Amino acid sequence: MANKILPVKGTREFYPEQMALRNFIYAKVRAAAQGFGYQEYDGPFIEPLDLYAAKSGEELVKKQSFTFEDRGGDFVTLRPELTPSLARMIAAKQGELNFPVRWWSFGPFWRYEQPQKGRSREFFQWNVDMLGVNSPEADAELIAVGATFLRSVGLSPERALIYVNNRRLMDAEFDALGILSEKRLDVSNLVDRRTKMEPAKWDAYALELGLTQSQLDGLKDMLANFELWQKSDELTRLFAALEALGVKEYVQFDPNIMRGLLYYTGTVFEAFDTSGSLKRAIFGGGRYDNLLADVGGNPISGVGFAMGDVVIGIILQEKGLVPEFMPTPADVLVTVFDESLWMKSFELSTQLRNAGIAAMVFPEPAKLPKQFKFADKMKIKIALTIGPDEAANDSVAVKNLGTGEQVTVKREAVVDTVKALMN
RNA sequence: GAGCCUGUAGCUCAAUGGCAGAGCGCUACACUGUGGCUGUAGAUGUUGAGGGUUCGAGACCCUUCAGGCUCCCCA
Repeated sequence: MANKILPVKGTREFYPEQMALRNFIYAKVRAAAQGFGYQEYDGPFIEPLDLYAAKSGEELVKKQSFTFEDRGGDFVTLRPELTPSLARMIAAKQGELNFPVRWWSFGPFWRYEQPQKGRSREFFQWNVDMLGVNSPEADAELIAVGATFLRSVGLSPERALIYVNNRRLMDAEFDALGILSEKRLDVSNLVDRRTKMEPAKWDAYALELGLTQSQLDGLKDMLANFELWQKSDELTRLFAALEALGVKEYVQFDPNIMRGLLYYTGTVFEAFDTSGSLKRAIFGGGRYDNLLADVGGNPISGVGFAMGDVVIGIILQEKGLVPEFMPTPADVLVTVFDESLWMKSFELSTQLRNAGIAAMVFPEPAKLPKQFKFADKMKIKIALTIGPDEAANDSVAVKNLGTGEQVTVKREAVVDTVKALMN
């Protein structure tokens, strides 16, 4: 135990098995986004603190970001989110981009939070955004990208759902209840906390915020009304589009979904695992109308969502939806019979690689049982051996480790034999 | 930033304040041209770290680190 230096709190080390999961998630988000024609992009990993100070709340900048002074005296921060960078990138090329812009990204982010299940300080996040179109149909497309991802990893609508609400609808309802605009933030917060508080305490908290009893009753009626969406033209169009996009079974209206973000102005949505132990959102997003103005661009409406890799990774593992881990990408193991035949094995491996077959040579002339055991543990399905007999005949012993069958073939037939076994 | 719980072999976990253990895994051999199955034998370790109480601490106390559960927050 010479090395006692531990990883930084809240970071994860990606051993090959964890790396395989990360790459699995990456492959699935990539396929989902690109299937809808989205382009991959990325921003810087460190940004000026001011980029976030402009738009984000005090909580983020002062308490939940990795911020430091660089050697030149500038305050920089490890990016806690991508949207401000996206807004700046869009604003900078506003005149030359071909709108609507459909972009996606998957990269690392940092937030100085208390690590616990489903939350680390260093994580990967999938971001998908469409800018330049303001319509419920565009909102539906983003939700469809998310739903397509859920479907592609085997999370059926019985296991995961996307709950949808609309800020404008809620504002209209708040108006009808006579809840003033300066109380909206408090009331949104109140709605957000409803599932976390006991009903009696929640009622008391509502009255504490200055709601009248009749407003509270009205609010509760509203939050229990799952047909409320029919009053919203936007949501009616949204659900029609979701049906045509083939993902309607994943989506439900829920008036309790608010989302903490201040910049959402229309549709908001959040995906949850409905069958597991983890109560955290899988992904969430919505429509924002005013983001670009803050970084010097002309106002452009956008819609997007983000998904962290931590929660979805736990869910996929708990449900057994992660493909079997393959310890090595090698298709075959070439054994080394003894020292005199070592170079024969190297030559054979080169022949295989030239034919597009991933081949690993055992690193030393060890006992054959040891070499086969190694192949077994590495889950390699094919083992090739050149012993004295094979060397004399210019042939190779090809063993199928799945069935135990072994054949001896001429060197020139090895590639075809191996390829046949791989299928 | 606050509260509570946990930390023992590679893994999962035992051990009234009294010799640190089991299962799985690992290594070797049975088996000197072939893995899985079986049998036999073997190795595990600064009990997260540091300090204290005690004749004696894995256990009790303090500090610290890490993880988990909440609050907060979730951009």
